[in-house]
Amino acid sequence: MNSAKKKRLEANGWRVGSTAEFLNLSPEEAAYIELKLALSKALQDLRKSKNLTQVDLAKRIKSSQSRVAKMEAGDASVTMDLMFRSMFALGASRKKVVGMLV
Amino acid sequence: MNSAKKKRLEANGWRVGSTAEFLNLSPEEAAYIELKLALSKALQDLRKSKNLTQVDLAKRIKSSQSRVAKMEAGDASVTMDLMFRSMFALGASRKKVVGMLV
DNA sequence: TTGATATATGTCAAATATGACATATATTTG
DNA sequence: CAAATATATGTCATATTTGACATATATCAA
Repeated sequence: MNSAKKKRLEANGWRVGSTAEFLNLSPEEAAYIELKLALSKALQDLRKSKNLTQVDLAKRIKSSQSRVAKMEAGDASVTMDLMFRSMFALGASRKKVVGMLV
Repeated sequence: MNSAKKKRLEANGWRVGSTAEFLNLSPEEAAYIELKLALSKALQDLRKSKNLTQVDLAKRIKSSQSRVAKMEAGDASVTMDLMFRSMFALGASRKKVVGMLV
């Protein structure tokens, strides 16, 4: 894992043991975090492809702009459930959503 | 949606409006719930393919047998995060996991 | 630049998920 | 069959996630 990715994860509030242990992410922890980051990227791409603002999306899912921003930033405080719901709210099919995670 | 699926969802504690509205699931609600159910099934298949008990899996993820049972039952009280983490803890790759959801 | 619009970041009370536990019910094994 | 093992179901105190809000920082057009 390069230092840019490390910084990105730390900045997003991920706490996977101490910073000292950071480079020793177990494979399963790493796979989970990376899938979540892929999901956040997919959500942002999808929203932009629909030419919607974060406020627009927030309204559709009855949430707030700040939470949408956190989803797209891959913040540790948001669940994948909310991200998947958001993508479906943007009209994506399951095939489309899953396809964006491969 | 057939009556068997309706019963299955209700039994799992899903509350998507009243029972009366049940057949009027919005497409995005339906897509989310069905993806989650697919995930619960995938997790169970994966665990069984490794010949592990729910207790075995619970230990690996530092959870409890009852929570594993709920995950596999597609209970509304468990997050997809925990399910994905579980699958990775079972040694599945991202490609494998995502592939089971197509 | 300035103003308008979009996104990011931090905080909090309320809502929801969590592991743990007890215990019920299947399922398997002898 | 009975005992052993596995899974299901319900509850609870604690932990985490939530929408909402304030406010900071971009981004862009006039």
